[in-house]
Amino acid sequence: MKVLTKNTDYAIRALLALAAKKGSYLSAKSIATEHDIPYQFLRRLLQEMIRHNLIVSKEGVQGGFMMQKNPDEITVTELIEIFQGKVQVSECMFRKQICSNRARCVLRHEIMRIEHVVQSEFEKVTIGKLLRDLEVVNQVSSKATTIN
Amino acid sequence: MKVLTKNTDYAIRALLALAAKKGSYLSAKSIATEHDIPYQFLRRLLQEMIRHNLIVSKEGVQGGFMMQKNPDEITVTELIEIFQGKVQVSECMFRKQICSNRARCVLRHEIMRIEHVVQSEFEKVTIGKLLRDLEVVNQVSSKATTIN
DNA sequence: TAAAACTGATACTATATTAGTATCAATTAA
DNA sequence: TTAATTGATACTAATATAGTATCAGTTTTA
Repeated sequence: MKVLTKNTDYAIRALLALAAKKGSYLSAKSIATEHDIPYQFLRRLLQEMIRHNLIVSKEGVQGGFMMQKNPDEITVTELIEIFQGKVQVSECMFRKQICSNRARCVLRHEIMRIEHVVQSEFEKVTIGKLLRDLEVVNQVSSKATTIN
Repeated sequence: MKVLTKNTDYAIRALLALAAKKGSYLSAKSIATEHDIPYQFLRRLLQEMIRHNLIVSKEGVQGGFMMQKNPDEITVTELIEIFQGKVQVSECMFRKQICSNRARCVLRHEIMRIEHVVQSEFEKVTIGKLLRDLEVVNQVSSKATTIN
């Protein structure tokens, strides 16, 4: 069971790249080569993110993509929903058995409870947070390199 | 994004049926018809559950399947792992970027933290618990029927 | 002892999702 | 005017999920 597909994975990486260069345009090509993401695949993901107002683009030479939405307000939940559809544990498992005559079903509630836990956990992780974590790691590793 | 696939969904239903009739054999056919599960599909799932020592079988006339493991010790996590593979958020996303020179990677840790939360939530849900919930619902709905 | 009701094992097909590629038109900076 | 870029969209490939079919072996029971 894989929770994040390549779409989401690549999208997160691309957003981290854009968030790091906030305010300037980065071309799809440069992101693709730097982060090992298949170029045409990435372009589609970027288009999708424009539609969701996460980023903006500029056509032509020196064009590219730029961060639009505040990275701290872009959650992994949102990205999962864009690229993998809304998190759902299962279409009401047990429907026939229990829910047929009763509107509500405790089992379904049990499952939905988990669904919400999962969602809220992913909501805590934003592009902004990931970016800061990333910067910390880079500092640590560059220090370590100096010592070696 | 669907967290439970049909495999797991059907397996849970079949286990609930078997747990409810603890100590006696139920045929694949009867489970399939009663719970609307494709017969041959179900048989494969049952075989798999035998391999994992959740249930046992008896061949021939009056044969079938019987609960083996304590329903309170069968977690949804276990079933997901059997039928959908181990829960993993992503194969180390960002590997190339960060983990290449450092053994550890905070981002990976962030992701793994969520992975563990998800797992532990599903671990709270056992076949035994679901069965008890189910019985409560049945009581409530039969009372309601009487009143009507 | 033979038939019927079962499971064991396994191969097969169909469908959906995920992953990746290709192409051409339009835009823009130099 | 050309080269570097995005916009849009159609296409293929690979993998995972879902479901079907078949035949051999076992056991109860008439």
